Amino acid sequence: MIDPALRRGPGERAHGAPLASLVGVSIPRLYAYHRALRQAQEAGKTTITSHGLAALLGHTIASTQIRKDLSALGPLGRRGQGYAIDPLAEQLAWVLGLEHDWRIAIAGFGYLGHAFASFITAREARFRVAAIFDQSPAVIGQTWQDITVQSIGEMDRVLAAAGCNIGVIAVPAGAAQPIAKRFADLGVRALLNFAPIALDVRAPVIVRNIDLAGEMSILTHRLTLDLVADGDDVEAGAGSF
Amino acid sequence: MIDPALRRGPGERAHGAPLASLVGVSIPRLYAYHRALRQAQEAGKTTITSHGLAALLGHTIASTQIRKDLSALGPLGRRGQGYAIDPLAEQLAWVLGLEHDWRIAIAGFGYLGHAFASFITAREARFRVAAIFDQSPAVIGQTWQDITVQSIGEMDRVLAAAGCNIGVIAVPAGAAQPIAKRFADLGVRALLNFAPIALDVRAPVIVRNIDLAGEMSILTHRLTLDLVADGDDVEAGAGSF
DNA sequence: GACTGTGAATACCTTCACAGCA
DNA sequence: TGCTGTGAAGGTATTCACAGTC
Repeated sequence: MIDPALRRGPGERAHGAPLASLVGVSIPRLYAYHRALRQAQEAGKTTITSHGLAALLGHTIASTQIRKDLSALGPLGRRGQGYAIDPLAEQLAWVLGLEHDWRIAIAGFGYLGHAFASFITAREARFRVAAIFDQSPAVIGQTWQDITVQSIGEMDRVLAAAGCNIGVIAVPAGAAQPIAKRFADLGVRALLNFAPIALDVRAPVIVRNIDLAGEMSILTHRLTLDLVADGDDVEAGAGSF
Repeated sequence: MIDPALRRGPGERAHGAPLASLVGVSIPRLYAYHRALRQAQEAGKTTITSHGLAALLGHTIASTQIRKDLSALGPLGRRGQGYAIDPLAEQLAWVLGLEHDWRIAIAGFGYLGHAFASFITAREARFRVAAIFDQSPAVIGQTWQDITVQSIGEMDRVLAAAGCNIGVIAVPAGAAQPIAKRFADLGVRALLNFAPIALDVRAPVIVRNIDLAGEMSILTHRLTLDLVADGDDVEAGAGSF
């Protein structure tokens, strides 16, 4: 596990602490802070405390945790006052890479690929879907927001021109691995994978898996625990299942 | 964080260790094992070693980790031989709750809700979509696999009859919280939430969030680190972004 | 007084090393 | 010999307690 590139941001702008100090902070948490800060901005606020942020997040994250995370980014708060929202949001956006434009290629334009495209472009202005691929002749040639769905066979040619940074894999499990390899060979260094298999990709390429069935299994596991407990206490219960 | 109900499974069947000993094992990992075991079963195998399992999982999980996890479920392996696949898969299925039938209600039947319904019913035979709700008049009345999409206003009436155990929230962020409350009030104790907000639900109800934008932010964060490093080394590079 | 920043303490999860068995 | 099972060690994330600052 080598974490490369731990220097400061480029240019004149001081981006607080070197990113090396980010050990121990979870990026999705930082993203949640950023989201909450935008919300506070829209509400007209200019400062916020760690407790206020925790409240905006439904107290799913402790204020202590928030302070620890934010202090890792640099001296952004004022003791006794709280955090100034604008510079904090800006700093978070920089750390999260939200100040760049990202070009996304989607492989597999079924319902899932379609849903992802709509969701992510609505959520982050700088996320652009730049290429869409599918295998099915029924889908190829369709357009989505000016983008024409291309054949998977065209990936090599199209991707070279489209210059995408992020690949999304929304194809059936059986088709995922070769597509991951193709993305990797074409220089796409970040993959979001919805297929329920472990992709085999090498070093500079990073993968995040969205494990829908795995998340469901957490729910069914917990519900089963409840069933066992209830069964012990109330003798078989109302027989719903 | 109280983990309720930590006794054995019911009935004559011995389900190995009490589930209390499952501290430290991640349920998605157990689910991955189960998936790999089914794969091995289909390939005609009857036993497998922890190393063999690791290989099936693309070595994303260490064999030591696998042994630790499985040993928490009871004495399922034989030293020198490996694990007998059938009883192991059965035990995992029980722990994961995969031996029950689960009735799923989906709120929000846009592309995402649709994709989820198709995906999850294809993956697990005992997951059934039993009710679908949407707000849009254009969607209400459509059918999916014999299920008619109902108005969200009908949730109270329909859910009482449908007897669902799991609610899936695939509506816009603004609509998510009231729907979560409604699910909770109607006795649905497990929610899978795709909306990018922290739901406020109380004690017996459990929530899992699928945070698509959060996962994307991990990718953009890592890519930004690379950018900073490359920029330092190659002076602005090829100017792709 | 209010709130941030942070070392120390704790809890948790993973890896290691090896004992125990077939 | 081959592989599981597990205490011990190591590492990482979270919480606590409080010092520091406005």
